[in-house]
Amino acid sequence: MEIYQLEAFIAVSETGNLTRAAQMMNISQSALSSQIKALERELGVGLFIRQPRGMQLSRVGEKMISEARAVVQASLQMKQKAMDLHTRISGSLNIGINTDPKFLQVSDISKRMTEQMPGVSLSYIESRTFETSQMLRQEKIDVGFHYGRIQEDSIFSLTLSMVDICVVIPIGMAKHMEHERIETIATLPWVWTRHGCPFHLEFQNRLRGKNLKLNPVTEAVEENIVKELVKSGTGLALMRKDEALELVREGAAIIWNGFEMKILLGIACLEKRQSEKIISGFLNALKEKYKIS
Amino acid sequence: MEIYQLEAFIAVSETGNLTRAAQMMNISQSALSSQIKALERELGVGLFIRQPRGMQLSRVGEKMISEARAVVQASLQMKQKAMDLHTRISGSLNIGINTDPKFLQVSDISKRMTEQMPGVSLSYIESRTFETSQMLRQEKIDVGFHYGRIQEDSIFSLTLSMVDICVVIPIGMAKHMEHERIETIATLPWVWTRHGCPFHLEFQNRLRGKNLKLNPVTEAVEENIVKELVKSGTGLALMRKDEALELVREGAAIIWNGFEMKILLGIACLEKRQSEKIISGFLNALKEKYKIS
DNA sequence: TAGCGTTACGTAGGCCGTAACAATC
DNA sequence: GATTGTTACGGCCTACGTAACGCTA
Repeated sequence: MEIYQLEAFIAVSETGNLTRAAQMMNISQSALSSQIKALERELGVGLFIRQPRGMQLSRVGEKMISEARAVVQASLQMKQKAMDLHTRISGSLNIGINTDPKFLQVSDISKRMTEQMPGVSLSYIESRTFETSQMLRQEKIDVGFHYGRIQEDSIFSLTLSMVDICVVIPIGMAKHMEHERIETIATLPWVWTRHGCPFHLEFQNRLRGKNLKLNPVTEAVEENIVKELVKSGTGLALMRKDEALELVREGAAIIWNGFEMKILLGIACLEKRQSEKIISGFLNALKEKYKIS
Repeated sequence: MEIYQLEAFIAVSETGNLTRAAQMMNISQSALSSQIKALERELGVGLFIRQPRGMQLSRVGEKMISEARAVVQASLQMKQKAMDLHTRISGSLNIGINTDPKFLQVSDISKRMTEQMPGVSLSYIESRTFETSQMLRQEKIDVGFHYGRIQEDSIFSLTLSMVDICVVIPIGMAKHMEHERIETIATLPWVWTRHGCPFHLEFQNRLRGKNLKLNPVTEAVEENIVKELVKSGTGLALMRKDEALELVREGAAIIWNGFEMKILLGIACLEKRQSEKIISGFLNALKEKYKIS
């Protein structure tokens, strides 16, 4: 028993005529006849009385038609629900943020979204770049900020801007280091991260070109911790330039002149889910903010 | 979107595991995977999050699962209803009667049925033998008494007994007629029926063998009318022997000795519907009454 | 490596449409 | 003869199972 058979059942019961019902459903009379016959056979009851005039509901058929309608009705509701989940603009959106909320200007994003899609409630969830694609797939987040490119086919990503990255040297190690060659810099103690932070991946790529290896001393995952460790003179570190300049202003560190890097800031979502109204609305809001076509 | 896909959706959501769900449903993992994929594609939403552990409902899936359950639930109810209409012993039964209710002992039948199937309400509807099969097909009656054999494939019939039929001669025409030859009898005025009454069909068959034709004078459909017409001396008639004997007792007619005929009394229903509980129960009650194996 | 879901591919069942058929009015 | 539903038959789609694959822990 399948839904298409029940739809056939209903259509024939309404027209009382196999030919016209078949036209309505854009199939042949023959096919429709088979569908009805198969349904009757499976249920073990005669649904129609075949008369020269056409098909008339049997008494059993009259009792079954409401049940059939209930099934088809429920299936239509299910389809409708699926449509709603696509197109509705009320609901929630989990946003993965990979860095300082202040830097991402989260409050500005919230403001734009509450203007454009008032029904949507936003949640911000911490998501390191290397976790982003996994969290998207697991639907722990619906969209996620990230550094660098994401190569996976199943994930769509929009480039928002380029971020300057630089090397900071704690003030205690800074004497004459500002213009030092990289070979020396590499041997100094570094504050590092274990896992695929894009800053470090990219930096390592550049070092590998010169056959150099860093000397990591301390590991830290969170940016604020890195910042504190630099302040305390533990070691050199990679850092967004705006953060580095803060440290410079505080007199806690200097920026090494021998290195410059730009890394892209992007927003990602599942390829499949690009078309969902809430997600596409969010992406559009970011496009406006970052002035992307 | 079909019911088997929704059943797959539910099964996978419950096990959280495609392999086990496939085993439960006795299909291959591959087939089940395709079913889910097709459903997701048609609805345009991702129902599951594919994890190394297995299949976990997505947030959209969680919202859809109740709708899917509603559809499957409704379909099960429909199947159940079909079963009920087969097996239930409460409901109504329309019984076609082709002759005198007293002769059929309708009251005795009613008694047996109310004992054996208390929930069934019986309706008796007049149905001439020649109308019986049409009325069965149109479900105006569910079972019908009839004379003679019914040759149609779609109709099942049970022989109940053999009924004696004879020719009655009104007392006014009866002088020396009791032992008259058929050639003379045929020329007398007859009370006749226009349409296929099995008595007359069978009688005509016999006459045809002798190349004789009757002389019909008056037409009547209803047996009681025939009886009255015989009483009033209008003409000869075919009649059940028990009725004829009544007329003889009243001194209103005599029975012609030159003819004897037995015709079967049967009960018919649609071949398809033999297995329905109410109908088979009714047939069994009649089998007991008429002592048929 | 073990367990999971996905993909590839050949097969087979069944659903479809055309057309001939049967039945009724 | 017109209109109805049924049956026969051939084509094609698609759902299926087997098996190889990719992924993650």
